[in-house]
Amino acid sequence: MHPPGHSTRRRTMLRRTFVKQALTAPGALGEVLLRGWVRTRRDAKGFSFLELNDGSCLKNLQVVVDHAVAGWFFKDVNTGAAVEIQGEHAASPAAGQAWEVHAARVTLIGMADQETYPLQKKRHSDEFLRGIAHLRPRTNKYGAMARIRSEAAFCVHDFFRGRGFWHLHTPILTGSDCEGAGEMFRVTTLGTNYHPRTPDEPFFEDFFGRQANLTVSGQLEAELYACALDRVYTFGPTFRAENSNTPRHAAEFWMIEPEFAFGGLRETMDLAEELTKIMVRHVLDHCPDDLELFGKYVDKTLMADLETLLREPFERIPYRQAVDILEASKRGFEFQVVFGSDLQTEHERFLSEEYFKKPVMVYDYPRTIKPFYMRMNEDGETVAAMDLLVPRVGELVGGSQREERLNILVDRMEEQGLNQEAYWWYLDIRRFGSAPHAGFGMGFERFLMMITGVANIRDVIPFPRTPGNLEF
RNA sequence: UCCCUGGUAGCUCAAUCGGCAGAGCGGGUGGCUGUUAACCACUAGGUUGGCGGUUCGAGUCCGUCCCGGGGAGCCA
Repeated sequence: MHPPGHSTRRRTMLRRTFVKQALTAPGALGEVLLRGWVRTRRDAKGFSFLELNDGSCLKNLQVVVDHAVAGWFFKDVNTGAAVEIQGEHAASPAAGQAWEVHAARVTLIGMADQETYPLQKKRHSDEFLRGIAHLRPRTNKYGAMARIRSEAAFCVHDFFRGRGFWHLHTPILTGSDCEGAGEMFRVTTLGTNYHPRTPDEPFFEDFFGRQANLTVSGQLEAELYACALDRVYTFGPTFRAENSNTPRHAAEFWMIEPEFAFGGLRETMDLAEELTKIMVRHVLDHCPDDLELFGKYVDKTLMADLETLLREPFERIPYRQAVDILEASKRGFEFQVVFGSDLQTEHERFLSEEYFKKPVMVYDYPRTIKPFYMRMNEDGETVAAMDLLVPRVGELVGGSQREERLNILVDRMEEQGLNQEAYWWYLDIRRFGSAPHAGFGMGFERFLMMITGVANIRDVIPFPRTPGNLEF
């Protein structure tokens, strides 16, 4: 055993073994080198048990430390401490684990004072852990979430790559000051005491010489590339400055936005359903232990619901039929359902959680409640839009076929009071080789909420940004 | 932003009608045991979110502010 700071120099050329490898080894690995953090420690007569976790998997590796090899500082090898272990990988004689490591050398790399280290050997509330977001990945639940998030993100790229979609990086900074409704975060290099010398052009002296914001969507730019590369997708951060205080909204979140040419609403729904299912399948296959934790401690019906989601086709109904179902339900909804009004949260939840009890795609919404770029249907009353509503979360995906006909698009922009000059490039695409195209946006955090059963978006993103919260 | 609800030990919570502020877990110390959220004993730990008010007396009632949670709205 070596004191702090004396650590790795004398190490042999032994390659590092990760906990996951040690636990899943087909046979004894012999001498191994491990590094990680101590989750718990149990003392016995003459020796101690350490539970070591290094993030490679949910489970911990049991390390047996004979007090003969432990030094004076072994008292500080406690919950939270960072350590290096060199020892013998061997079958465990006791129940609970197949493999364990008998330490020959323990090095304390970084201690954690037990009186002030916030994480204890017990379950903590999500609210408490949010306050220590820098330490919560050291818990089983948030470590599992991080691994699931990573695997799901990998799957997104794998999915699109396998279907001929090119990954497109759309800008984070945008110059549009009217990307539709919604508050945007303003970006500026001007000082807080700056007063414009040219009131007519208040941004004249700013970095870009015009108003700059953080993007609320990469869709418009993705459309431009879809009309050149045929199939593209974006997967990046998105920003909304709404003062929303709900478990489903964050000021910064990640969105997946495929966009493809020569396709319509049907293909969009097919793609959204396939993507959702394959992402679920991928996480089930690659993070079974992590996912099981959520099925066990967060939501008992989670695993069964995911199986249902994979097994059955998603329901697909036109908006008009959704309204009929809601009216016929005779539910005492707080908001009455009438054709032409947007579906409220209570309506969306009723459809997916109670009526169909599975994901539902509602399509062909009234034109009056949807944005200008959605393609007008033949009836002149509805647009080719679709929302994917899922249990637990509500709207997971929103998409549409885009209006590729210049004259109709211009009419729609006028109807919604948009400045056509600001969108000259968007309109140009309809002037030169315009083609039918479509796409959708999937909220990545909402997907994670659905697949883990976690009810608050603040707990599926490492460092959540919500109104009044910018710590870490 | 609106409505509801909460803030008591490091964490999770209790405290009857306004009447001595407590428990479990965690921490420390000692003991015991191939242990599994180990176990046993002892021990330390409090401006009851802040400020103001009512009262002989406030964790408890009133006002106000701060913070959390739930619901709704906002939301490409």
